[in-house]
Amino acid sequence: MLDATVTLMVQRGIHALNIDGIAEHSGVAKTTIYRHWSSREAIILDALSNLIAPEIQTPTGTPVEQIHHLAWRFAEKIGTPPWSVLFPDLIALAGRSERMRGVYEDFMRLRRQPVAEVIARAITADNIDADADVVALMILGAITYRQLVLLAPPDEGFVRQVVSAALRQPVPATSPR
Amino acid sequence: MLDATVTLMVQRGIHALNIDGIAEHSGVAKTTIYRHWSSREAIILDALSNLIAPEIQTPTGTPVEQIHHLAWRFAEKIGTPPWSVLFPDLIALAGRSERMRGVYEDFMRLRRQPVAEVIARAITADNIDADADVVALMILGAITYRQLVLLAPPDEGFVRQVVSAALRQPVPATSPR
DNA sequence: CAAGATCGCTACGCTACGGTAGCGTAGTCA
DNA sequence: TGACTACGCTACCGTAGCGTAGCGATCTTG
Repeated sequence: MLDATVTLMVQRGIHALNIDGIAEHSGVAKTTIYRHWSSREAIILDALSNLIAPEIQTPTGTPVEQIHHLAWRFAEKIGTPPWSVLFPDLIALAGRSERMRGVYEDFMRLRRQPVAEVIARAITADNIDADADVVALMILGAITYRQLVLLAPPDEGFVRQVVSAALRQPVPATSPR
Repeated sequence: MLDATVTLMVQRGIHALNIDGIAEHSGVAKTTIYRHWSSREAIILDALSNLIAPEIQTPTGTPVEQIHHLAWRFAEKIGTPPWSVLFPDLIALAGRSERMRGVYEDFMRLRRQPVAEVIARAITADNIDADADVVALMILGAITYRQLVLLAPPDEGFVRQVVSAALRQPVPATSPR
């Protein structure tokens, strides 16, 4: 049922998701759904919560390579289904529902934190004259803006360009790791 | 009626806007609304179109000051009502409706273009070693990210920091203009 | 084998909402 | 004064969708 919920959220959008659809799509009676979740919002939150798990593996290589790796993972995450579709919906819902905002902030924080930490380490290690928070926002912001506003697909070359520009380093010739 | 439409879009969200609400809030009969617009979507698009007008006045001062000025105007625009509320809704709707995407892209393009042009001029004028498009995305992206993801109110100091960092210039001590 | 839990199914009740019909009324303009 | 236009109002139609009741079947567990 949770799988069907995710599938339909992606296909039709979160606000257009209906219980009858989940029942039909998962081959389960509507009453059974209500025996497991108390309301429509409950099953939506449950389905979303199963998607926000953090990436466990931390990248290796030079600090800049690590930043690029994490930034590219972020770009891929928000640029491919299911998140490429759920992300915009969730942005809108976060402004109206307290619980949705919780899920949204969890998801974004779990992606931002590793990037911010690696950036902070890279800046002190390489003695770069920049503010770590501002650099993190510029990198993640440019990627997010490209996805949400320019509606362009994820592009590793672009990520590399942004990371290098934000860190004031030359763009590497080859793809790291 | 269009004023009431905007008011209710902000109060309840675009997807929760209903014609009876517009009628009640504007003191007009529902039938009258349908005598002017053919459908719910039509009046929504009309109301939104009245809000996307470009800013006419172009800023003065040094190139960097101009960039800061335009970037700050952008931050204010997406950070204060009505756009602080409509912006997230529109992001979600743009993925589902062709016409909504049109309005959304118009709005964003009218804000991005002046910034991008001034940045390009500033980079050639001051001989800065950077890619104009990447710089524009970093500045606008950081501002947008801060608004949409961090859910933080617009902050002129932050804008100044980002503009300076993206252009690899020291942060000015006082507010320009 | 018996009891309990779980599920499917049909049929509802209820509300909200988009959009329309039809009629009466108040202004406007020549 | 007579035609025209625009509006208000009530009453609809049709549909979608949430959540529930009740019954029978199946499966599990002791």
